[in-house]
Amino acid sequence: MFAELGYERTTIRAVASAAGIDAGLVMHYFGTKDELFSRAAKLPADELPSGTAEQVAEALLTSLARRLDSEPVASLAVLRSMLTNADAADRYRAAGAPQLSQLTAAIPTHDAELRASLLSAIVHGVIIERYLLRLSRLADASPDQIIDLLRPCFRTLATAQTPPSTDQLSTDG
Amino acid sequence: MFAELGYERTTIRAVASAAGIDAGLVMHYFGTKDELFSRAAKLPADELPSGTAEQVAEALLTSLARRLDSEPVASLAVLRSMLTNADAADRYRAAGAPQLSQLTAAIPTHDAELRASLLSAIVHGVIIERYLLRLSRLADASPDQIIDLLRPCFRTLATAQTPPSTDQLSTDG
DNA sequence: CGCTTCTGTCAACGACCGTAGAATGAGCAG
DNA sequence: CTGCTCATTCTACGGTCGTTGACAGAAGCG
Repeated sequence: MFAELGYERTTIRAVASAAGIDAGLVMHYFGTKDELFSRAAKLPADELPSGTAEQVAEALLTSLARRLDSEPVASLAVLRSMLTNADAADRYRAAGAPQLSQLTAAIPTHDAELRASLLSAIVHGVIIERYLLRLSRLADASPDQIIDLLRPCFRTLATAQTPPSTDQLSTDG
Repeated sequence: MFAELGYERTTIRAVASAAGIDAGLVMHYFGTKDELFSRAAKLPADELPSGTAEQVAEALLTSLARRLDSEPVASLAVLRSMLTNADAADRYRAAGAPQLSQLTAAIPTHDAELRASLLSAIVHGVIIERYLLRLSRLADASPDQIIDLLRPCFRTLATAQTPPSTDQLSTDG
């Protein structure tokens, strides 16, 4: 229910009723709505193998593919709630931190941290639109199709390569 | 307040008190909390010029740069609320639709719609992390720095080019 | 059997919510 | 002055929320 409705709109009474029990019983076992959320909502800390930037980018893609195939409901609960619940936001930051530093370590540029943050933003943007907003194109596409399209992005972001030169665009400053 | 707290946690009473007036007065002028939100929250429908895929990608980057410089609070209200409020979600979809179809039209591949959706997901992922979650690296970076890093991504997604060949990664299945 | 512990229900409290409507008062036309 | 309109406040209703604590039965144990 946290994944479906977010923190505020999920009520203890509704949780209890969905479980066929009394609201008091939920309180008895979890003590607090925050604690209930805390136990229901977990973001997986996917470990990235250390290696070259290309390898880490590919690993991130693989991790994304798995999540695009079936993101755990507990993660969706955090994602759904992170914009309106401080605890969920902290959880999101905390779960992203290790992956972020692993990414940063693998990227060989001075702006590695920013590049890593962008990669993380892309991953979560895609997941949010697929699962939470259910934008049709992203919700229907196969994980493989998505990560194949994202692969060049991830490569260039992780390795600091520039894509093949195209016709020069003249843009004013 | 909608941008800061989201729909549910923003109360009419708090809005009124912040304005130094009575809650009844807010009701008198807006009728309903939904109507108040409806009038406060607008997503700008940035028009993209029609043109080649490269040009449209560059225009999307320019639009992103402007939003990274100062995203209007009314947009943040929608973004903050879209995961927990159906109206905000609709608003998000509606505002994205024209840009999405403009992007789709400019991309010369059969999977144009998916590519356009990914571009949109990236844009919103970055904005969310910068403004709503305030991830430090993304919040501190200059818009130019961010769009310079994203440019190759946008190019390859919009033009279907593959980035320069790198050492072959052996990945199974 | 009695006693404790666990599982579970029930009713209620206090807080806060969106909302409604009556009351107040100022400004202005005649 | 009277009367009307509008801005604004006040009070309150009905509802929902998280949470509490009293209570009832079932289960295990001496």
